[in-house]
Order: sequence, then C-alpha cells, then structure tokens
Amino acid sequence: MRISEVTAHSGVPATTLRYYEQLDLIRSTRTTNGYRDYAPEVLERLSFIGVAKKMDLDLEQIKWLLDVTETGTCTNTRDALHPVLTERLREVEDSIRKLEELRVVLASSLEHVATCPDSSEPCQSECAFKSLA
Amino acid sequence: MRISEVTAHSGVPATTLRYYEQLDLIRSTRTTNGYRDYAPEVLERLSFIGVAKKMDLDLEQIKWLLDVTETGTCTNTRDALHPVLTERLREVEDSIRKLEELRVVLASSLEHVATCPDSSEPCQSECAFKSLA
DNA sequence: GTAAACCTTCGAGTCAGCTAGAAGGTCAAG
DNA sequence: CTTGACCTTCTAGCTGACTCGAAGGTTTAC
Repeated sequence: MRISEVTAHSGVPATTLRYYEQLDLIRSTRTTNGYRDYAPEVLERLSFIGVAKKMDLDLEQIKWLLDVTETGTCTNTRDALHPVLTERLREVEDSIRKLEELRVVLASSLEHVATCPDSSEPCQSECAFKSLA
Repeated sequence: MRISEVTAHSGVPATTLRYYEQLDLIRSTRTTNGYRDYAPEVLERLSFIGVAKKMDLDLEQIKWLLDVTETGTCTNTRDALHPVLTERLREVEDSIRKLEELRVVLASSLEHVATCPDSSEPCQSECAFKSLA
C-alpha cells in the first residue's frame, strides 16, 4: 500500500505516518521510485497505537509494547502489558482523586464568591480566594 | 525587597518572577543600580497566582483576574471570578467523567490481559487489545 | 583587592505530538 | 506536453510554563 491508502484506511495523516516511522513505531519498505510501501499489517499496528493512545500511553511506551509484542510470545505480551496498564490505572485513579479534590474546592469557591458581600465600595483584594490561600 | 527575598518568601524561582513580570502578572520598580525592587504586596499576588494555578487556570486567565481585581471593586471581582470558576468547574467535571470511562476500560483490559490464554507458542498479535479495537 | 554572591538582559532550549511549508521527483490522464 | 495528484526530504513552527546559559555589572565580606 502507498501512504495515501494507509491514510484512507486508518485515518492517520501521512505526515503522522512519516513521523511514526521516524520514531520506529511503524515500518515500510520502498518501491523502486522511492515511495513508501506498507504491508497490510500496518493497519493493525495503527489500530493498536490508537487504542493505546486512548489510554493515554505515550508514544515511547507504545513503541516499547509494540517491540515486546513483536519479538515475543503471548506470554511476553501479557507480561509486558500488565504492569503498564496497572501503572496507568494507578495514574488515572490518582488524577481522578486530585480532580475530585479540585472539584470540591472549585464548588466551595463558587459558593464563597456568590455570597461575597456586595458593595459598590472598593474592597480588600483577593477576598474571593482568601479562604483558599 | 530584592528578587532573592521574594524567592525566599514565596518559593517562586527568580527566573519565574522575571517571566511573570514579562507577562505583566507582577510588577517591580528599580533601584538606582537597576535591580528589581518589589513591594510586599507581590507576595499576596504570588499567593493568588499559586491558588489559581492549583485550579488549573492558565496564566492568561490569571492575569485577567488580577487586572480586574486590581482595577475594580469587589462586585467586579465577584462578577469576574464567577464565570471563570464556573467554566473551570465544568471542565473539571468533564475530565472526571472521561477519566472514569478510561478507568473502566483500563480495568477491563487488565482483566482481559490477566485471563489471556497462556501459551509458549507465539500467538496472534494484539490479542490483549483485541476486545478494544 | 579580590572572591563570592548577587543582579541584569537576551536568546535559546525543554517537553510531546504533531503540523506546515519549501523545493523537488514521479506518474497517469487528456 | 502539460497539468495535477501524488510522493520525497528537510527544516521549522506550534502549545505553555518555564529553565538555562552566556556575558556582563554590582555589592559585600574578609
């Protein structure tokens, strides 16, 4: 397949495909005229990358997973995926906890701002955030 | 106060103070020798900035809030803060929802990976992510 | 008097994941 | 034969919030 066909099938822009190749996430051979030539398996790879990206894994982690998957057995893949996903799950749960805290602070700030004494006089600065400092 | 004193009291690095000044988040006068001279109020301002940053407001929003706070009355401050915090709350709640979804997907992926048939034979690639593609 | 500690500006570098543009080669249709 | 669609490489830019280094001036302590 030529690069435009891969784009058509995967939705991944040609520039991004070249970028991924630069990072060794995907590979291609060359035709006689120098054009990139992709094996159909690249589509599976791109789909894997897409899913992994949705899990907020970065490209370096994804490359690592692809490398292990490619060179290893299912056992290896499983052994590789498990800690990565576990770690990512921990991070996501962490983010959720922090955002929950932030949500509470924001909600109470809104409360504070809403009940802040109205006055046409200039008042002391930062009053809206005073309870949070 | 000189810049190092502000750093000592606030914990904000001197380079960052200069950067903030460049963005008009804080101000300073100059001594005869050209050194920056800070009024004590800068510490309140930095504390405000710190709190606002914890709420994931970006520096542009923070500058805007500081400007309104400085030039206006409490009413203005309140009127300014309310929509910003409301919007931020909406964003945070959005992020929480998305991360919750991701958490569920990650947990079920982990489940899938854990129960993936063990084999010393090489197996079909991407099996661990197959259910998610 | 000199060394250390402080201050200045300016420009560039960092992170990730692309994206865009220039300058040029290749190929199929009309 | 030329137009237009496709392909190539290379370089540079984008986002935000810093951070660092060079090259130099100032002040303080001994």
